[in-house]
Amino acid sequence: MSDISLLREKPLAAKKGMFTPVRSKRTFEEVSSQIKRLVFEGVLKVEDKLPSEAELAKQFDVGRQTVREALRILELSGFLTVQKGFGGGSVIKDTILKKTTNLLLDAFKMEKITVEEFTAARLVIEKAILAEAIDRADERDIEILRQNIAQTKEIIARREMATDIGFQFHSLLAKSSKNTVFVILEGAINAIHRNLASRSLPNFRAAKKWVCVHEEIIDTLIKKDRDKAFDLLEKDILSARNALR
Amino acid sequence: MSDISLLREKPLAAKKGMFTPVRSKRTFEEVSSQIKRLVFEGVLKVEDKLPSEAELAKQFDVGRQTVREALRILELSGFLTVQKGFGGGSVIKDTILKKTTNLLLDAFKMEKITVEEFTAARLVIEKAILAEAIDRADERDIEILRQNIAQTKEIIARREMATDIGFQFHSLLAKSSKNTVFVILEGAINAIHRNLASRSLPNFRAAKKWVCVHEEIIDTLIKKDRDKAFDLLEKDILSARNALR
DNA sequence: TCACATTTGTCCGTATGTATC
DNA sequence: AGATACATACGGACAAATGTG
Repeated sequence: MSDISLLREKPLAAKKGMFTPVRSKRTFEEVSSQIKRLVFEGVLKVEDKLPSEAELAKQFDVGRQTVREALRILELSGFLTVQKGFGGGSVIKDTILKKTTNLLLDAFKMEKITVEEFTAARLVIEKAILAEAIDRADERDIEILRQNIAQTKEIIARREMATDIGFQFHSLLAKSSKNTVFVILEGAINAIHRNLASRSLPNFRAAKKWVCVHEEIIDTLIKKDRDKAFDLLEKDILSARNALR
Repeated sequence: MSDISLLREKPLAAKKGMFTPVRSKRTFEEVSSQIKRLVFEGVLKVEDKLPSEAELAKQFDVGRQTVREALRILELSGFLTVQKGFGGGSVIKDTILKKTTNLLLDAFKMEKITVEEFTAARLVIEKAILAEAIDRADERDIEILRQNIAQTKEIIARREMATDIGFQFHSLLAKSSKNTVFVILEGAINAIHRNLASRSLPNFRAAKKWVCVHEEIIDTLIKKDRDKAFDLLEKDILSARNALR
């Protein structure tokens, strides 16, 4: 019996994760990785303009199709945007977080989520955000939140729909928490909520109510009154739940 | 002075959100959305095989390059994988969460997210999951969690790495909460954690510790001892954080 | 208002590599 | 080992969009 057969009986490779996959990168992946790396290394900065597709193809010594597939990847990943026409082309951007919430929303769409499940998760996450915001919100955050309330009141006074700006309030709250992960999670929750709410009719009387609740939440934020803040938020979220049914 | 010039002075379009963006979808976006929609509607299921690129091009009445760019998008979004060679082609998958974490890792690389932020979010979500699990876990869930502990102990006894099965424990907890939203959120958190942890060396002594903590968590789950459960979970997550630094 | 240049968007034909039968 | 079916990749061409003179 040879050593090889012994190895086959009890291969050393049995432990998971010993070897890294060697699947040869496709050309367009190589191109996108190289551009990505330049962004990470700071060689390419936001608002920098990439050469045209034809020029990139020349420099990478690949076909234009390959360059385009690489650009699609970078575009979807949030590293750049593409505009056509004169003076158009690829411009480096930093919209990775935005694209992340889009993907997260897709993940939610794949599952059948009930309003109750959604509300339970929303309560937990937004309460956590509020708790962090109470600790970390500065004057600027408060000012921006107040502007949101003022705009909302104007819109309601004109008897127009204020749903969008109502959603925005919660996003601003998330930003006040100064935690990027919370911002992303709130973005996903917000997107689901918009999705669910798009089926039900907007309600002026409800809008007048929640704008007051939002205003009170800002007060508790300044006074750092945790318990009152949680009560108000719960009230807000639960009435939103009722509107969804 | 005409009405038009008056409109220019104070355009009605000043109000935010009055108009929806009309940016005409590019053809490959239209193709990818259509395939996406079929997945959401359940017409296309996981492991279903799509026609070849040439056939898709024929059916959509577009060029092959357009189909390819659509496939790149769907591939990166986690809706399908592509294999070359005989019998190859596009196969529907559900790896959206995995792809989401790839993007989140890019955000980490861009230094938008710190380990502290990640841990803060993880604490909130997993505590909420644990709270729900205490209320909702049935005998079957407990049994599966116990099997996880037993397997982990076996692996440690063989002096092999138990990282994977350790992560699995938290996923099982999420499933016990019976809330799909929590399962998805935990999936995202878990995948990020795996990726972050893959850079640091596995630690046998640490593994022996956390398996005990996990076991104790199951006990508190049965006894419905909330406070003790939260303490244990916090211990577990904070030591995981320390391992990441 | 009208041509013009630039760049992306799209299609076609062809060739090569690759994995299975 | 050879045939087959598929993705991968290249090059050329034209259409569409967009800013400039």
